[in-house]
Amino acid sequence: MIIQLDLQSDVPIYTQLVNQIIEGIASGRLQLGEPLPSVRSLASDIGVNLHTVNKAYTILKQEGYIQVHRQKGVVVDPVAMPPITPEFREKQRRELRPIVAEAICRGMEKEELLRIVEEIHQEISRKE
Amino acid sequence: MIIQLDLQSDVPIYTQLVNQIIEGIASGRLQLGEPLPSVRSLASDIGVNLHTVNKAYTILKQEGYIQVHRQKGVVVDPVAMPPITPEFREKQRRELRPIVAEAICRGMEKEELLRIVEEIHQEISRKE
Amino acid sequence: MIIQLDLQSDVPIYTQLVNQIIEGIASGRLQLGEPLPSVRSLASDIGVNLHTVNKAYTILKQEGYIQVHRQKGVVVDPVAMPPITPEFREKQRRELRPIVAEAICRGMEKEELLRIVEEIHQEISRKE
Amino acid sequence: MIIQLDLQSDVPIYTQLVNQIIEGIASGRLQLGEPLPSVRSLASDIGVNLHTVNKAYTILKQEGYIQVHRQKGVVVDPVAMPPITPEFREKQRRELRPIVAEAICRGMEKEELLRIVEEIHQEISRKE
DNA sequence: GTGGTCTAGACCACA
DNA sequence: GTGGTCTAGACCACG
Repeated sequence: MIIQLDLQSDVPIYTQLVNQIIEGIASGRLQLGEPLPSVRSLASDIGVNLHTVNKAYTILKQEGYIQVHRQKGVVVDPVAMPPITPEFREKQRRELRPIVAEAICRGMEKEELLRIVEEIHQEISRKE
Repeated sequence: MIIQLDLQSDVPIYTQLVNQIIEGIASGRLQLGEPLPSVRSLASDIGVNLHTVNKAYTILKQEGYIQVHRQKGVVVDPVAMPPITPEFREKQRRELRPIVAEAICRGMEKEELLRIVEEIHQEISRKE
Repeated sequence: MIIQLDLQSDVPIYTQLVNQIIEGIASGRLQLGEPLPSVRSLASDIGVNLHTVNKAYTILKQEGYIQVHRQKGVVVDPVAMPPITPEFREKQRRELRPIVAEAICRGMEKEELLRIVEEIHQEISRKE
Repeated sequence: MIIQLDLQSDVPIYTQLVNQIIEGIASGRLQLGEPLPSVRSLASDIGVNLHTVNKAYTILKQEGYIQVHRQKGVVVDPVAMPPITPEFREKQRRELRPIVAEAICRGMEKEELLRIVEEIHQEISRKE
């Protein structure tokens, strides 16, 4: 799996990593149970520090996306993804809210906004 | 207009301020040309540092939402909101992407996601 | 509040820190809403690295014991402690189980074990 | 005797092994003097590394739970279990302390905690 | 001055 | 060789 980082971005590297791995799972490029590269190898591959990758993995583990298996190393959770909890819905709305507000301000029609969300959804889904 | 801050949030206060003012404009509670409180008074009203309010206003000015006059004070841009530029579209997609990916991972149907976006859109729009 | 670390212990320093702060809260020496020392000052006080303290605070934050307030710094959660969730009960049993088993093996009577737990409970509670 | 391992747990496998064997003795499923499987066979049975089983057995031997004979193989100590030493009491208190503290923090009544310990005690004891 | 992030380098426990 | 822990030192965002 290819990781694309923007080192200039104000989004922390570990967050970019988390997002890309989640997108990898969403797109099906990373299957349930599939092994992920070790902290060290991924770190050297993408040219960041070991601890940065470690932090990303730690977050993914806590949120229930991956497991750290004592024998197989790091793997995508083989059973299932984290469920849609009330906390998740809240977080999702909190994140979407300013995006929607900004779109409204700039005069973007609701239909266009929905179309964009749908487009992104398909972009991610069709990447197999 | 009422500002609701979450001081425990990992979202910086100035960003929360920016978001809430943008939502205020989106909802119509803040009209084009309408005056905003001065840096000093807003800061004391909501109990945050002068710098924090200043930073929020500066960002809003740079993005074209408000104007800062030496004499008239701070007002919502009287003419128009910033347009939908290619840069805006890019930023918007960049922000939406991880949200959509996470929704897919957790098994949220595309229709439900779209419905949520639509709900948020209406929540913001119908506010007075 | 006095922190006692055992640098020779196989228990990680950040875990010892977490435990001692939790005990501080349990004993009432740390009140709800009370401020904790900054990462840096605590680190230099007890002679460990800043990151070690940071990790302890991060865990306490995630578990709901403390809050990182953008203005007041780090404080004990002013509202309440984390509740007794099913996950907590499970974890608690998982931790108690080997301790109880070992006590049985060595011939400790159930009554004595219960008395020891009760003693520890009072030791912690009466420290005000 | 059935061994249940959790390979995702943060508890080392050898520790899980030690705990389960001790619980086996505590429950009476493993009698004094009863033979245990060889390192090799146990390792292949439960699918872990030889070193892991070896480490578990070594610890159990050091603590006085089992004996390792060149010819007879591994057996539960035929004479007696290790006694209640001051060191054991200290270790036990050290382990119980953070568990009790956490229970207090979360508002668990002392009676409930004692009841849980008692329950676990009976769960282990009544197993055959 | 605070916490957050990142890097570099080291040692250890684990399997 | 893996992840886990700890240290040291640095820069930045925030208020």
